[in-house]
Amino acid sequence: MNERLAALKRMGFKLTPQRMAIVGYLEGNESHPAAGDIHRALLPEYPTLSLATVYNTLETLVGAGLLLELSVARDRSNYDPDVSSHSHACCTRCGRIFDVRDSAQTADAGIEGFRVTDVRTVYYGICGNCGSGH
Amino acid sequence: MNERLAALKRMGFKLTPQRMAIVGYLEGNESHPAAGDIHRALLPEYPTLSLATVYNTLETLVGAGLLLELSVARDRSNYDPDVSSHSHACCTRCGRIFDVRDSAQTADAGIEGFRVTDVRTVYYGICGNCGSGH
DNA sequence: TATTACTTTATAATCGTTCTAAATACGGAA
DNA sequence: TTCCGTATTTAGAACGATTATAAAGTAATA
Ligand SMILES: [Mn+2]
Ligand SMILES: [Mn+2]
Ligand SMILES: [Zn+2]
Ligand SMILES: [Zn+2]
Repeated sequence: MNERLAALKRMGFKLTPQRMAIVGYLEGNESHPAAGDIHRALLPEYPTLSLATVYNTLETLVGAGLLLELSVARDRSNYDPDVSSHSHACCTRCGRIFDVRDSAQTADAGIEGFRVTDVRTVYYGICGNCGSGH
Repeated sequence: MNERLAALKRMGFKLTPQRMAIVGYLEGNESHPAAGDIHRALLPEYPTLSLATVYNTLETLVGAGLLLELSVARDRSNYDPDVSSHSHACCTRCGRIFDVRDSAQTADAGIEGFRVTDVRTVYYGICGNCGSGH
């Protein structure tokens, strides 16, 4: 069984078809989809899948530490099944989000009276597809 | 005259009372306010100030390079009149955003086929106010 | 198979942001 | 100083993402 599903089951969550579909869609997905992307992708096979269920499942997964929520785009959250430490590059023209495996700065930057739990770095710029003709 | 206002004038923008008020409010402001914060703060003195005008002015200032738009919070943009290179720490409990003067990583991380124009790092965690009793 | 708490669903509500079109007023020209 | 053209402001509607609601459905246990 899928690792993430097993973890959900272990935590007492029910394994519904909707959750299995969403987790299956996320498995190995490197596109950093938004909630709407996931819903749109699964709708053909699950015509009654509610957008609320997508949001609920994503919230459950994030809460369980099985999924990362990214604040890279100004207007929506993107989700990342790769919970290992890495950064992202976001193309300001097409909006695509790419993985960047840099020397993860786990250093807490020594901020006075602030307990760092997470460091997020985003590189904004123009991706190969968008910058070719310029 | 205010440096930012002078720059706006130089670029051919009209110096309206609304723009002067908004620029004045931002001057030296280290709280990283959102559009709604700015509108709320100025409304008592400018009762007819439209939220649309706040958004329009912020867009103008960002476009002119006189203001930074931050994607730190999940659900809103925050604005920073300090356009010098620095990072931010965001308290996940109270939402406050603090400046972090770290060794600015202008390194473009050498991402294959990606032209980096901006690097943004955010430290998420618990601030002094929120973490005292724990 | 019966039970029940958890889950899903459709829908409405909320919230930040953007759009629209009419009214206003800045700032250069006369 | 007044006039004018156009940039700007305004109120309100529209929009898109997300969250809340309450009724209906179902996974998991005994
Ligand atoms: Mn990633
Ligand atoms: Mn700052
Ligand atoms: Zn691109
Ligand atoms: Zn705090």
